[in-house]
Amino acid sequence: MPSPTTRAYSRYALAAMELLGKMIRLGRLRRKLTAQELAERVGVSRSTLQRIEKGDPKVEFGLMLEAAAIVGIKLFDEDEKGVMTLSERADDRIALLPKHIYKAGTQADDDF
Amino acid sequence: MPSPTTRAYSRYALAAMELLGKMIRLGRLRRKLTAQELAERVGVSRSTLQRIEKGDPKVEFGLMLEAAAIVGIKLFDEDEKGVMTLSERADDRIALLPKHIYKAGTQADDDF
DNA sequence: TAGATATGGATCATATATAGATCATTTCAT
DNA sequence: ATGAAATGATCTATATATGATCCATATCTA
Repeated sequence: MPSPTTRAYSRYALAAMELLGKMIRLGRLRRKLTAQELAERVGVSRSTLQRIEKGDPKVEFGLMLEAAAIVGIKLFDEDEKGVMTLSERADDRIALLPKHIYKAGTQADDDF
Repeated sequence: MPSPTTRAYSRYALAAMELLGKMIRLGRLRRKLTAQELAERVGVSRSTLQRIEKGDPKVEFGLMLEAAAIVGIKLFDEDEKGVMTLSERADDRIALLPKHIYKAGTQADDDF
């Protein structure tokens, strides 16, 4: 659809986004950083940082994580090495599964 | 700068983004969902889902979380209620800190 | 082994996020 | 108290993500 995309986000996703925004703001205040200062470190404008701290679903994924990282928030509760280890493990698990999903004869796509 | 924004992401942020992408793909395969199918559920095109599973920093934050939620990945290891509780706690903590950060006389912005 | 299906990658038009600016309000230091 | 500084909110132009499409390759089923 080339029409004005109105997105629907689940409540869970919205809550999680809002939480991460708040955590970023909290981290900024604890580090005594001005909105302007953090924005500069992240490499965005102050207005974008405002959206980040609000948990706006439409901000770049990378900007959220970058801002979070700068104020010391670690997704997955892991440091860089830990994240890379998890990444490798994910690769291993993916390798064990079929590369393609076939729905030829199947009509229902169960969640089980 | 109105010039073509070349962004710089920290290695940690990049690793975390890639990991989340892989987790989403893993979740999709486990649930035996076609890329097309998951894309439809998320409400995006297949090409965008490809970016999501690659952990492309430039995809919408909301799309990453929505896709993750659909395949059963819970950020913060919390359900919706847990996330909202954490959100309230974040509010409380923010309320305890000064609302503005002042850098009047200060020249250095320490991280301690 | 075939044939069908899923996936990877690339391109282009278009809807949209972002930067930048402005103004009002709040909050802190002195 | 008063002023200076930070923040909240809103608007516009522009850079850019997304949807759609196409083609090539990989991979599963029968």
